[in-house]
Amino acid sequence: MSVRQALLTLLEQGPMYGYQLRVEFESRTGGTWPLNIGQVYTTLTRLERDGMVRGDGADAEGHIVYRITDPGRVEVEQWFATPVARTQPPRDELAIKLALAVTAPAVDVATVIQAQRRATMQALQDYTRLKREAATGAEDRSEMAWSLVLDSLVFAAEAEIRWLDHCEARLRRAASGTKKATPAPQAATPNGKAVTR
Amino acid sequence: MSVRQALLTLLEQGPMYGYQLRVEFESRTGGTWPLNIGQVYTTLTRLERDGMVRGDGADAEGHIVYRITDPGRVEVEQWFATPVARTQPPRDELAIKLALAVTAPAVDVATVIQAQRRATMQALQDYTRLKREAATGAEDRSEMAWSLVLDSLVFAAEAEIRWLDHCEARLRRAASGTKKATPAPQAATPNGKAVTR
DNA sequence: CGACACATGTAACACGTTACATGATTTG
DNA sequence: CAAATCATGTAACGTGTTACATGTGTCG
Repeated sequence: MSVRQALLTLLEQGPMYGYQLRVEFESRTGGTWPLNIGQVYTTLTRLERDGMVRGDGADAEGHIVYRITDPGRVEVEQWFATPVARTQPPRDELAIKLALAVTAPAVDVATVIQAQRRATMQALQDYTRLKREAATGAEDRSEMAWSLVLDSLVFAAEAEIRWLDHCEARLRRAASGTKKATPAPQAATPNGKAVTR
Repeated sequence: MSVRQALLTLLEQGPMYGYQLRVEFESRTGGTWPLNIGQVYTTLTRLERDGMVRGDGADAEGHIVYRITDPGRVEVEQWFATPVARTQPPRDELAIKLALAVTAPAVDVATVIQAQRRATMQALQDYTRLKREAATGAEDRSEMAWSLVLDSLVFAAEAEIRWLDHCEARLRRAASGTKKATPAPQAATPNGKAVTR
């Protein structure tokens, strides 16, 4: 649910046609999130249906140019005025994977963590290399945007590594604690949700 | 694409029926990502179609119990053996929003950043409160999972705040630099992708 | 008895990806 | 001329959400 607003925001800066919207979106995000061209057209169709844009007939070069409408401008304004809610964050595949791994007897959590850390550190290195290559100064606004996106990927990857380390430590502690103090403590189910199996 | 594997992983720990799967999933993730019951049934249908599970007829209580098959076990194994790829990370709404905000003349980026930081810090406080409340010791494996998920939310929120601060600083620097050296520099479009407007 | 949890589904819709079809223009 | 890029779409499918329909069991 962010492609819609992204296209609207681009259209607020001037009328554009579908293909152009994809190019602009990817230039601002450095191709981090490739935008499928098919989705651009279907989204434009929905936006037009909802009265957010108007697709005028062909322009001089024959392109179907879309313009934002007043309701569209309102939606953009509201999008920027509303912070991204963390009340229901998008499902995090890694967190789900580890959460299930610690409860699955057939899975060795330590191995999963190590493999993931290797992959994430590799990604981090790639980002760093990209930053070095793109460090021409970021004069352009579009380059500034792409640079900030890159930084966000770096921050997220670093947090992920920190979390993986943290998980490792907690699991080590829990393992040693279990062996010492609670060989088979018959854990209670305080909230009534029994571990049905 | 993680609900499918999550359900499979739960079924590897024993046969269950639809409703039960949702309860187990939510108990392990502490309700962080509520799992729609409708999706459970449709996913189970697809899993059965793909030969990953078999839905035996009703059990003693009349529940339609699903069992994992050998191909299903293989898929689980592969899921855990494969690190989550960061090559095409899920679209990050906040990063997209800020990337577009810095290129949109009609948007005040500083305001957007401040509003977001307030919201994220609020979420962080909520997480901390939840951690205190749930800090009974995490003896249960399911409580351990939920606790790790909570930590992952905390780490992500902290990274987000750090990134917001970082963006603010970079934008301040860019602004002061612009005012000094480039009052109206008629920015070039080096790659030929003109800022068509 | 009425509300609530348990339990299983279906339908409609939004969003997203992949693949296919089609044609114009540009460039080596 | 062949290949790549530009440009606009459609179809099929997977995934996810919301809402609706339907019935049982339990508990105050």
